Amino acid sequence: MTADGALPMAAPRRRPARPPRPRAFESVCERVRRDLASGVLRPGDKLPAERDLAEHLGVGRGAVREALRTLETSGVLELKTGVAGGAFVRAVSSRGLATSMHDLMFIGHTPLKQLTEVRAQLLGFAVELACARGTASDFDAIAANIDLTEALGRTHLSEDLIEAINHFYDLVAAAAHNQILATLIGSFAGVMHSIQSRLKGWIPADFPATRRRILSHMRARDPVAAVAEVRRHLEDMQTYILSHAPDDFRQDLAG
Amino acid sequence: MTADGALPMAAPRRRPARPPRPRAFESVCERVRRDLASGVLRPGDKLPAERDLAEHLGVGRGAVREALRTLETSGVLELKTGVAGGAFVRAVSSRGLATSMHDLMFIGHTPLKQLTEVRAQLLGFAVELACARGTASDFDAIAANIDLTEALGRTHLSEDLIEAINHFYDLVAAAAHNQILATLIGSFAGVMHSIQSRLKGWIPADFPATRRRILSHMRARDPVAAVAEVRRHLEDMQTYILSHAPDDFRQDLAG
DNA sequence: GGGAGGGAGAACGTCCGATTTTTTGAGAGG
DNA sequence: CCTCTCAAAAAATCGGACGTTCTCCCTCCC
Repeated sequence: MTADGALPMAAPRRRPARPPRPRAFESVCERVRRDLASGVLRPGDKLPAERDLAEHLGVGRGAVREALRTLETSGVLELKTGVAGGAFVRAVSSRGLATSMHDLMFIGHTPLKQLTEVRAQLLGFAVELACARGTASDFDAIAANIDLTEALGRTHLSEDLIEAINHFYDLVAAAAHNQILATLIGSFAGVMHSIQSRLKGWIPADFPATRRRILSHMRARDPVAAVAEVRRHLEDMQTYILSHAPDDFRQDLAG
Repeated sequence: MTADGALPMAAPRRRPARPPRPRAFESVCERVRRDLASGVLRPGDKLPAERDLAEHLGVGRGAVREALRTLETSGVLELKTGVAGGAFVRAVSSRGLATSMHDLMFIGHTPLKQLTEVRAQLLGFAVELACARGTASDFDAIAANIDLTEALGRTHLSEDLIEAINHFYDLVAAAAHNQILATLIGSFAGVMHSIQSRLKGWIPADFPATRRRILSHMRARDPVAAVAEVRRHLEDMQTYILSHAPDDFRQDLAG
């Protein structure tokens, strides 16, 4: 087809093409995604039961199950068991992005430095946008999160604390009012959680203070100062992580 | 949750905990991911056959199939059919990230403006890094891509042309020598491809010229000029897309 | 002796029926 | 009115059977 001029033949299988395999479960996935994109299905809606879906689409239950399972891991659906269970359409989330990011770091053995670089850039951009677009309630939510982090950090070292620490970035991203950016930043949380869980000591005491400075810069609509503070914050965190990681883990993070 | 103090009890089941459900297929997924992260499994390796894996792990074949399927859609594995087929470990790719990004745009109905904002930021950062780290061969590859784009664009309007156009960004990202950044930028390609495929007219003739300017700025190690040019490039592209999209599609892209 | 064609085998892809688990909700009982 | 128990709905899982799609090897013909 693209082989015009020159050689009349000699390139019979340039591209064996992909069409030879429209697998059953893929057609189911595509069908669901189409209905989702076109608005036939909306967040909160419940899909028919497995067996009904299988019969309606003319495929086996196994194919339907594989399709629903992949859509679940992609964060598109939520599968509940029990009498009121079924496949429900989820609101958009960073779930699929998060697992991919996790794989990229821990299966791809990407150095922490590269992650920090990108995080600093995206979070810097987020605070820049937040300086321009953030509302009072956005900033209040961030302030409340910092207070919570400080309170949790005073008493003990819990899972909730780690959650709160990482949720800070989600709130900053929300203040930027850009869903793509928020989802990307949200996808980093799982990676950071995994890293933090493997550290020997935690947590730097000056976290709340630094974050309050960032917040005040945002409230003052001072992007330059806010961005600089965020970048320094992330650099410090990277240094802290590398110095508190077990030897084998540090080696992995260093690349 | 914010209700501390006050009631000493009354919250016996604050969190029924999540452990009650380590689903079979999830344990299989986790097992594979662990072996991958620890280096027991490496790219190119072949996993045991479905049935062997099922017997070895003490689960049914359905569970194994669902696990392998989700790992395939995440881009971790590649499933081949035939006698020499099986589940093979893939090199890290942007596959999983790309589908998530696609869902985020078309299922989440995110405005194109938000995507452009983030793309401009990330690509701007990429050219900035490329100015500092790019090698001669990196830049030569970009130059070759621009030449290819121009050649393809002169003759006809093909799928190959769209591929080449989007591959430009992958090459720029590669020149930045940051895998996280490269994978993120790569994940945008599928979205852009879907958008471009639905446009009525294509393509702006000044593409190659603009890109050559970006390249020369990078070769001159001039980040400021390169970043400015890239941002303008993406802004122009967004304007072009919005003005050449069918009405219903434009409405979707505009949010 | 060498290359082309065909068949066997291995592995995934698909489907089906049965059984187990989980969860909810309603009804019996206190 | 509250609680505990039980039944039903639906997913989760399992195991087997059958089809499909490859690769490899062996044979046959040149």
